[in-house]
Amino acid sequence: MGGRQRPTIITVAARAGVGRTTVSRVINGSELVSEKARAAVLAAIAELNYVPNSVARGLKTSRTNSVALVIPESESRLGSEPYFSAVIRGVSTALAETRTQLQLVLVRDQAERDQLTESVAERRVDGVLLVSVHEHDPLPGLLEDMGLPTVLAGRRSSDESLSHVHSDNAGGAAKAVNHLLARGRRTVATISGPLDMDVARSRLQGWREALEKAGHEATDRLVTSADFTEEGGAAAMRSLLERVPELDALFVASDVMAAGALAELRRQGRGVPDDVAVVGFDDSIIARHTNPPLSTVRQPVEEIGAMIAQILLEEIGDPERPRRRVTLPTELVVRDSS
Amino acid sequence: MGGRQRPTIITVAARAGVGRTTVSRVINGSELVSEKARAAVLAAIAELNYVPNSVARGLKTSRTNSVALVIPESESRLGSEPYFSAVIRGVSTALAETRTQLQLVLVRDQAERDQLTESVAERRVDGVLLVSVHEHDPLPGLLEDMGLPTVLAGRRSSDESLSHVHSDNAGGAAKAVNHLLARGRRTVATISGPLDMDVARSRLQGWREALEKAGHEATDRLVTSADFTEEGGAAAMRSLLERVPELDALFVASDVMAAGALAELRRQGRGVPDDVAVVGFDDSIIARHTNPPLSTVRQPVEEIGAMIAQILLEEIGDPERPRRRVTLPTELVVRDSS
DNA sequence: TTGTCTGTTGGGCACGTTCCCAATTAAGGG
DNA sequence: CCCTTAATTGGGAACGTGCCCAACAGACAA
Repeated sequence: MGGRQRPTIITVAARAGVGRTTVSRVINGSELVSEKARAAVLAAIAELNYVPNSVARGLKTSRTNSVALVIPESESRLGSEPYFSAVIRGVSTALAETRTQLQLVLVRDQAERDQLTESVAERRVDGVLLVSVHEHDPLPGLLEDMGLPTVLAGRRSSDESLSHVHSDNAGGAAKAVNHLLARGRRTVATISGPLDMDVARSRLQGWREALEKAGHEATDRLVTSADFTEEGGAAAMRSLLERVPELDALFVASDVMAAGALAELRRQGRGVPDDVAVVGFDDSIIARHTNPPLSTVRQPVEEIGAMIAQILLEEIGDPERPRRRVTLPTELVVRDSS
Repeated sequence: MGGRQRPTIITVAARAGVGRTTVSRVINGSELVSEKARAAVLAAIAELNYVPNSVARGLKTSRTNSVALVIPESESRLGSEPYFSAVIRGVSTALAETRTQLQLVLVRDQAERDQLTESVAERRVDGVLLVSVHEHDPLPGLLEDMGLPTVLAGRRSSDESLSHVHSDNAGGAAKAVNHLLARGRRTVATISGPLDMDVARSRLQGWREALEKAGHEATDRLVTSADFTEEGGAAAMRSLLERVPELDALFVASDVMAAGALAELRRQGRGVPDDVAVVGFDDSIIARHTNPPLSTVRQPVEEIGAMIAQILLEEIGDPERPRRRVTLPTELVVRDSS
C-alpha cells in the first residue's frame, strides 16, 4: 500500500527541466552548476521526495559506505562482557557523523568465520573493524591480503602490522600492583587471561615488571590463566589459593573474572579486602555491584571504539595512508576491595 | 598490492566457455542447465575464485539481504542494560542461517532518527527490527506507511498493528507479587518504568491485578515511576520510602532500577530481605551480583531477538503474510533478596 | 525426410547511478 | 562583428547482475 514507484534521478531531471547529470551534480555538491539549475533541482527533489538509491550508487562507485564490526561471540559473550557493548557505542558514535552504516557480525564458529570472509569478498563493506584478536588468528592477515582496510581494537602481538588502538595494558596492570603494594601487601598473585591474546600477555607483563621493580619476586607460581569468564575466574582462584595459600593481594586481568574470584574467596571464608585485596581490570558495570565493590583499572573502551572507527574511515579514504598505532591511557579506580 | 581486478560473471562465462546467463543459472541453482555446463561453470568459479557482486545483484533484484536493528541509545544505554545485548545475540543467531546481514543502528537523538528514515528510504535494508518502542513513537508508523516490513520487540500498545514479540510482562509481574505475598508480606509497593512504554504499563498492571486478586489494595500511593536507570531506581526508592514508610516488599520493573533501589535501601539502613523483600525483572547479569543477589523475573530475551528476526524474514519473503503477535512466558528466579 | 516437442543456451535489455566528453551558451577582447 | 575562452549542460557508456525471449540442438513420431 502507500507508495507508487520511487522517483529516480531521471524523474527528478524531468521535473526540474534539466538533464540527469545536472541532478547528479547537485546531489554530490559539484560547483559546476548554475544557481538557477540548482534551485530547480532542489525544488524537484523536495516535491518528489526523492532519495538517491545507494545500491545503484554503490555499483558505480564501488563504495558501500558501510563497515563491518566483527565480534567473536565464542570466547567472550556479548552481554556478560560489557566491553563489547562499549566498543559498539564508540564505533557507532564515530560513524554517525559520516553517514557510514555499521554492519555487526557476531562470529560464533569457524563456519560463520568462512561465511564472513566470503561476505567481505562480495565487497559489501568498505572496511573491517576487528575486536578481540588472538595471536594466530588468520582473519587479519586474510583481510590485509585482500587489500581491505582493517583496523583492530587490540593487537595480535607487539609488532602488529595493521593499524590498531589499544589501552596501556601493561601500565594499567602496573598501577594496580603498585597500589596493592602501597597498601602494604606482600604477596600479589594474578589471574591472567588467555595467553594467546596480547591484552592478557601485556597485563601479565605489567604485573611482573611492577613487582620486580619494587624488589619482589614475580614467579610463575603466582600466576594462573583463565578465559575471561566468571567461572574461569573462580576456578583460577581455587587453584591459586591451593598453590599460594599465603597470598594477600590479587590482580585480576578482567572484572568479570574478578567477580568469580571474589565469589570463590567468599566461599573459602577469606575476607576482602582484609585477608585479600583485589583489583580488577576494565571498570565494567559489574565492578560497582560486586560484594565488596571492586577496585579496578578503567580503560577508555568507548574511546577505543570511536578511534578505530575514525582511523578506518581515514584508511578507506586513502588506502596508502601509513598505519597507525594508538595507545590510550588507563586509570586506577579504587573502591572497597583493596 | 594483492589482487588484480575481481572476476565478474563475464570472466567466468568466458573461462567456462558458456554464456553469462548459464553462469547466472548455475549460481542461482536453476534446473535448466546441463550437467556438463554446470560442471564447467563450477570449475571456472573455483579457478577464478569468483564471488558474485551483491551490490549489482541488489540493484537488479531490489533486495539487499540485510535488515536493520534499531536501538534507541538515549533512554536505556546499551551496555548498562544487558537487554539489548541479548536481543542482538538472538537476532544475529537467527540471521546467521540465512546469510542476511545485520545493520546495527544506535539512535541517540532526533537528528539521527531522521537520518535513519532517510537511510531506510534509500532501501539499504529489506526490513527493520525495532526495540524498546514508546507509545507515540512515530517511527513504526512511518515504516509501515513506506511498506517496509517491520517487526517490534515489545509493542506500542495492547492493540499493536505491526508484528511483534514480547514477554508476558503482566504475568511475570503477577508471579513476583504472588511470591512476595506468599512470603507473608503485607505492603507490596512497586517501582514502575516510564508509563509511555507498554512494557512498563503491563508490568504495573500485572502488579495491580495480582494484588487485587489477593484482596489487597493497589493504590497509586504504592507506585512510583522511574526511567529504567540505576539512579532513577534509587530516587524512586527514596520517594517511596518517604511516602510509604511501612512498605515491606517491593516489585521493581527492571533489575537495573532494582540495583539502585537496593543501594538506597542499604543507605537508609533497611535490611533486605528482612525489612524489605525485593524482586526485579529481566534476570540480567547484574541480578546475580547485587548485594544481596536479586530475585527476579526472567524473560527469554535472546529468544525474543531470534523470533523477531525470524518473523521479519518471513514478512520480507511474503509481505502479504498476516501480522503476528507472540507472547513468550516468563519465569520467577528466587535468590536472596526475597 | 519433415515437423513437433522438449530441453538448453545466450544475447539484449534494464536496474539507477556516476563519469567522460562533446556540445551549447555566455562573456570578453580585438 | 567575429573569434577565443570559460562556464554550463546533457547524452552516451559503464558498473555487474537477473530475466525475457528467441534460437538452437537433438529426439522422436509420422
